[in-house]
Amino acid sequence: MISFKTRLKETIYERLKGVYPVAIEDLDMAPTPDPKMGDLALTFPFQLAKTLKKAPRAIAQEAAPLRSSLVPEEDKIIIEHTNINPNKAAHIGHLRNACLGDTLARCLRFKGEKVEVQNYIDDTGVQVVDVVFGFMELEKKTLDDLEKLPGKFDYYCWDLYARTSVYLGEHPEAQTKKAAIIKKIENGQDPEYALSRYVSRRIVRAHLATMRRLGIAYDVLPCESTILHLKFWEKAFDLLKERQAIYFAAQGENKGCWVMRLEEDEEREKVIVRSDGTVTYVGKDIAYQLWKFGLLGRDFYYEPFAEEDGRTLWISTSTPTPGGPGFGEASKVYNVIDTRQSYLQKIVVQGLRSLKYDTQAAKSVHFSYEMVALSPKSLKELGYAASEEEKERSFLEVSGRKGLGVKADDLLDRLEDKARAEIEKRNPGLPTDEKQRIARDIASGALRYFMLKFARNSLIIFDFDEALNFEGETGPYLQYTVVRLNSIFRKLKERDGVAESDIVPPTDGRALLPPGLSEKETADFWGLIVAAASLDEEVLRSVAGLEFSHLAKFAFLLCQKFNGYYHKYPVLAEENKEVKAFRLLTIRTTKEQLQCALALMGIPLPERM
RNA sequence: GCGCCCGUAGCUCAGUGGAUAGAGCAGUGGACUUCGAAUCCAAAGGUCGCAAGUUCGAAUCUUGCCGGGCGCGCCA
Repeated sequence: MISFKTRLKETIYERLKGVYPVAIEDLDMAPTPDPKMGDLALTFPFQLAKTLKKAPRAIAQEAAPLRSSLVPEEDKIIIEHTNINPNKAAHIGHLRNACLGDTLARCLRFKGEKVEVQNYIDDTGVQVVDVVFGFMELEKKTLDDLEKLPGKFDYYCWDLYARTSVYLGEHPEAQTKKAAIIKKIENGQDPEYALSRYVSRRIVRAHLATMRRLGIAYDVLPCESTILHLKFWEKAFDLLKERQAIYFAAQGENKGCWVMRLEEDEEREKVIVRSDGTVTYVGKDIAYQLWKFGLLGRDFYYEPFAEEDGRTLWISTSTPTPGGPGFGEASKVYNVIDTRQSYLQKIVVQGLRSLKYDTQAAKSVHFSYEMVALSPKSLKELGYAASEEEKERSFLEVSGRKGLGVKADDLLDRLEDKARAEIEKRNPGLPTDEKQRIARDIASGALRYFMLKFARNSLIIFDFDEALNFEGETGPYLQYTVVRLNSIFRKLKERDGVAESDIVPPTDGRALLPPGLSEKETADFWGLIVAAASLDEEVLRSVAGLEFSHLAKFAFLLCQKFNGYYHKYPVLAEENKEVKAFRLLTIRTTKEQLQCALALMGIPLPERM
């Protein structure tokens, strides 16, 4: 019991010290004047209030030390996320990746870190080749035809990719043709090369547009094609050989390959270079990871790819371009990739260790998460014809190859449609463009919260009804809470001419808590303010565990608390001036923390809804 | 076979060795002439997969078992 009390006191202290100047000894004043309040949990607010009455002036500083615990630890952090193969539309699985990665970036920036966000583009992989094959062999289309294709190109390729996959499965002899296309793309020969480039670039632009709907942006797009042209792998290969991180298998099942022995099992080995001399996926990944840390001794060139809000998004190129920006050379790297890649990510890190880059190996973080799957109900809604075997299962994996999945833009469209209908019910008089803006914000908020509320190791079995819900533990609930708060301040300005920024703690020596405030309200106030003050702690905890469901849950619980307060205590109608001022200060403090939490989750805040 | 993950209310999920295990959804009953009801209040709903162990104390840590998922390519 003693240790429990100590822990409790420490926790309370940790939460309060950022906001209010209390010493842990103040919390230690255990005996209460009234034996009825012998419970520590009940007395601490009173103890604090007492302390604060002695030094109310200090409360004015409450906002300043809030971020004192947020200090940067790294020189520069690279986050790699999204990484969608540029051969089809983005789907809900990609959305989970991008939402997690973007939230990590926002939280690290909040902490004060220098963050660089990279979205790796595999523009020469077999997935793009499949679509090129589809255009050439199945549709007999030229580059000119592609340029004239109207509408959503990523959607078009989604269907074509699925059709091509079926075709290639049924025609094994077509593999020779496919292999020839791969070769020509590698050698930069047209029309194959031009087609692959057109497809990948146009689809990357589609992905960027989709992510932009969610407020997700990037700093740089490193391309696989550039890595090939600039011979990153060859440089890494020399390093690996020189430091004996890999060795040539003269016999055995991997005869003729360059392999790496696995740390966990000396008997097993992973092929890095095939017997035909080509490099595997893991090999290329090791080279890329080395580049991120500035250990490769080679670099990309860059050219502008797009402008977003006055910020330039750069793409890698092998053509020397003087005066371009510099990327890479991070001290820590987060790779946001789903849990199925855990084994390969482990090998990449082992590659760094084998090269004696232990520091960088320790700072290579695989931010893993479970996949998004589809419920049988969702399958039905998508009109997917499941096989007998698939019908037996309780969920199905999203599969681009099968063309099975909920496309990101489709889901966002449906969320927007529903939001617009709700707005129409509540605020029919608003201008159409404003309704559209609000609908977009609500759709984005609903989706981002949905992707964040699950723990990362939890498999999301996607269900439309659940994702389209705007009530209860959802993004719109959080948005609505803050919108109502803002509306109080808007009315305050209209009625009393008082601006929100004028709501500050008393500076004339008066107590923060007005005299005669009820015990119930005092307790509710402290409950709210202590919760609001733990934002920093929650952000740090979320980052440390890469568990942003903590942040989501924190914001939701704070909203719940606030909504309870909102219903109980009128603000603008309160006649006692001191009580009114106190309540205004309470809700302003809460609102600031809430707005911060929403911004960290990338949930936009409409003015009305 | 080996490795990783999951199993908590009807459903979807939180839960940092600590107090009577919590939310949302669905269902039940209630609250809009008030700062916005996308809200709030109330009741109801649990062998925390099973078993043993560690501990003053286990949903949480360890081991075994059961059930489900994902990995373990000279694919990417």
